[in-house]
Amino acid sequence: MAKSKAPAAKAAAKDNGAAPKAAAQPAPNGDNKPIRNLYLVDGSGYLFRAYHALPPMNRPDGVPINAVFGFCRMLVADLLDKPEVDHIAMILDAGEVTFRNEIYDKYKANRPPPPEDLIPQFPLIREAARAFNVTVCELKGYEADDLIATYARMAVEAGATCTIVSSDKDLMQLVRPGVELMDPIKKTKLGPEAVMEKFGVTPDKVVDVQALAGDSTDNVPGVPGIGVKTAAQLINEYGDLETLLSRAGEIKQPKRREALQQNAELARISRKLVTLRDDVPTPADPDSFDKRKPDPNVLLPWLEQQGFKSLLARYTGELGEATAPVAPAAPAAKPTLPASEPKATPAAPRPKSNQPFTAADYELITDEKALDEWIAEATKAGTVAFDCETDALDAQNSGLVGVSLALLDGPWGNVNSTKRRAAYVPLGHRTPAGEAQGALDLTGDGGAKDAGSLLPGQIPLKNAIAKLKPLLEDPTVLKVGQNIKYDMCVFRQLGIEVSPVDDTMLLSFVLDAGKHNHGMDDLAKLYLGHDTIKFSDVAGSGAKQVSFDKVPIDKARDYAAEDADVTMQLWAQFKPRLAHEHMVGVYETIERPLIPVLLSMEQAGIKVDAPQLRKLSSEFEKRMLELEQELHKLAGRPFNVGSPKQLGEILFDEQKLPGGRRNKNGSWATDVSILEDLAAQGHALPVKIMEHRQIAKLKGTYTDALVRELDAKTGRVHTSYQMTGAATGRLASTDPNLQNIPVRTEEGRKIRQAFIAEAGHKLLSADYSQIELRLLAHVADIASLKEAFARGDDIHAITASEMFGVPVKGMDPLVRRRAKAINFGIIYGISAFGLANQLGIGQPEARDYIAKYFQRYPGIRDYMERTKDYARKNGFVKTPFGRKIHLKYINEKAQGMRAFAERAAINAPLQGGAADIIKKAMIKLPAALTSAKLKGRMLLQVHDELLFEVPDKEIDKTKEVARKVMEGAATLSVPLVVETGVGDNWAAAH
DNA sequence: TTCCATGCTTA
DNA sequence: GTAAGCATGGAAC
Repeated sequence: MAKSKAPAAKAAAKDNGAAPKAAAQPAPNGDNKPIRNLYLVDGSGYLFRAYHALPPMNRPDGVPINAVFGFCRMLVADLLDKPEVDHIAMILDAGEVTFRNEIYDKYKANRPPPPEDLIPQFPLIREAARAFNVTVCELKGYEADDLIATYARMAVEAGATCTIVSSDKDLMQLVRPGVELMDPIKKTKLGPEAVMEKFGVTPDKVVDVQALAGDSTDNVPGVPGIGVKTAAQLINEYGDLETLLSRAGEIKQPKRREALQQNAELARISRKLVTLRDDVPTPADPDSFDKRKPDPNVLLPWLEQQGFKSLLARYTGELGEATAPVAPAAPAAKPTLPASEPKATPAAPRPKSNQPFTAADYELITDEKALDEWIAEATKAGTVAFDCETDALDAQNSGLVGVSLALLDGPWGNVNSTKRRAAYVPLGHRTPAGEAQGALDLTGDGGAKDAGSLLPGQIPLKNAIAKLKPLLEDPTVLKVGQNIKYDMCVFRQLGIEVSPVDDTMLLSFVLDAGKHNHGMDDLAKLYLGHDTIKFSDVAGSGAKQVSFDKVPIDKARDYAAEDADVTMQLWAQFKPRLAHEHMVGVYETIERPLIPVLLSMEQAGIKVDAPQLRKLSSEFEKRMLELEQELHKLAGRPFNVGSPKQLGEILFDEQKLPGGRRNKNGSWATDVSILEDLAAQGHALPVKIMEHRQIAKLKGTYTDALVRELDAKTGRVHTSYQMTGAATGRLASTDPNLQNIPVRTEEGRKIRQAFIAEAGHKLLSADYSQIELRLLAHVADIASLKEAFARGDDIHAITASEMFGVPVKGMDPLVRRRAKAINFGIIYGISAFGLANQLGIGQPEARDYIAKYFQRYPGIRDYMERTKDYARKNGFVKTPFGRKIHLKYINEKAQGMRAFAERAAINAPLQGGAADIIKKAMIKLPAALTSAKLKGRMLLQVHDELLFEVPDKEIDKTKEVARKVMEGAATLSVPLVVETGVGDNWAAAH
């Protein structure tokens, strides 16, 4: 089996972070700077947007001006002031009638007229562009969108990026690597993921969806009865519109099938209407769109006429007074380009690089000479993407089957001018089990991992490793991987320490946490518009699945080389964004250095007392059988005790117990809160069910699973940490999850007792005390809480005392408990509903408590409001250490979704900040222990706790080092406090 | 065989 | 009320 193409992100410039290539079309006069980033402003689209977003405003002479003002403000702040904007133009519609009216005369026929006070602003936006010396383009017979499409294509072909300043959904079809939309009001960049959200398909399929769904505002007919959702589903299923129409007969739903069959032609016409032309004659070369300084003689009088005082003051300071009186609307240095008689620029043929992923181009390296040449190229290039294929999912325990490599933009020049190369080095491919030996597989294990014999045409593993080692360890060559922790693990076992590295999965995570997942398949789809070959396509699925060493070499080449190829291309998109989006610090000081630390922890594993777990398991089993008998008796008939559905039917349909509540799909809910209510009424059955569930959980999820996960080689359990699993920056632990080992109940703690220290060692647990509340006190800057933490007081008691005006001394435990629940509630983005649930009180009472809390701590309410505002405006929140967490639904229309996003926004800086702190500590700890000459090692992380395995004699010293490093991991306006415990097992240490 | 809902464990 | 992973049953395929 190969590694999973692990988790999820967005895109821009190509090549390895260096400047993009110069424009393809030489400028007419040859003295313009090359285009790097072309910004195209959709003028009328913007005007509409600004008109509705801004309150009415008037010029001194009474002319309405709000949309123009919005335009100017945006133009200056988001485009003219931004150094990355080097070329810019505003595109306008030239007239009402376009070629689309020839296709369909009713096109845009029922557009309502624009609002009255917007009409006079249309000419003013032209004036504004001229005043700021921004080129205006328009073309008779075509829409602005067609010009935008054409210029976007030209920009990409010239190796530049193009940002379309518009949020018009019709332009979403243009999104691709190098082309993105920017919402001029929200200031958010809209990439492929936004398109996916809006249309449910990748940008290249938007027109197919629009053709089916139609558009009432533009009077695009579409197919009746089909909306965007259905259209997306159909297109995703059939691939494209034509295929769908030709196979419409296969559709099961009769209504849908008939609609498609009867309206096929309408759909085709619709597609023509919505497809933007990217080959229209261009009125000007994009090179002439270079950003220029405004002419003070034009700009200043115009600003004065509009009454834009702050802009006037600013530009007077910058450009000096106007030197000559000029009529306000005089043409600027570069006049608007004529709309008539455009010079014809036929569309250039698409370069080969726009047709990526032709597997035929991937090379297969079968001899050592070819491998030497590749390694030399990679060394010269300085950046290489690589990927391991192995015979098992578990990196700890798998054999290397092959390595793929990819390069970008190297000096070779022999591969179809694509400037991309990828190759696969097969090393351990074998014949299917037994075939060569003529033996039968009688082991009954499906042939997993049985030997087979090595196929010919492969470099001996040892030789390949010897050749790859210098490259992978070369400090001057950057190795790029997707989820590179996996590959580093594989190579570490072969004696190679891969360094230095970049990880596209982590890059995606620091850039776009919260927007989407960061697995390779998702990223390839999102950023490259490409469906990667699935593992199941080459290795089969289900019982027939084979491990990767049994995959034929040619199939393996296509699959594996693609992984490296995609990784390289993703890296080229992500890496330049890092600095641009201010994420270098988080990536380079928190995430990337954590990789080797986690790898060591995973490799260390933790010892478990397997006999003890087995004993527990059989005890649990015995008790479960007893309970089942009793339950069947109580129910009056046998039933599956583990089935919530059957249980619900017995409780509420047959026994007609009161207090039944239904789940959203109509079945009876049977969770603990329901069962507890019933138990409180004196019913026996629910009590037994609760006990059964607890034991079943412990047995199924813990005792049995942990024994199963025992590594035969080490006798220990090795978890896998997922660095991109939680958007807040927390780690996630899988296979097995060691971050949710029971601790609350006595029975549960028996599981924890089975986690033990090696002979001659103890387990040391060190956990941060109240770290999220401390962060809250810090970020919200609450003096009394900060003082309480500085004094080392009981924070929940202090909260209770300040809220209810009772002394801490002799406090009723119930009062403290309420304050504690509120403190936690605050961290989770409190609601009366949630607090009421937690405390078992009514919502009005809970509301009361919250009001009281905010009355005492108005600063916390301010912080919460500030955070929500910030999230609404930016689409993300930040931890105190700069980590961004995006909130997809923060501006969602639906109240429930939005409220959820708001609570997440409040929680994320605290939870994420705590994650940052413990990560910083973890990065420092290995070196701190080594330099103190201590042999203890870090085994596990559980969000605010670190667990170490320490030689008996080093306990005290290790405790102090751990405490010091953890408490010093960050300097806040409150102290960080770490509590420690030591024991032979985890329950005793915790 | 694959996917979803339910329920339960942790910080 | 935040953030996760996993087992199970049962429907969908």
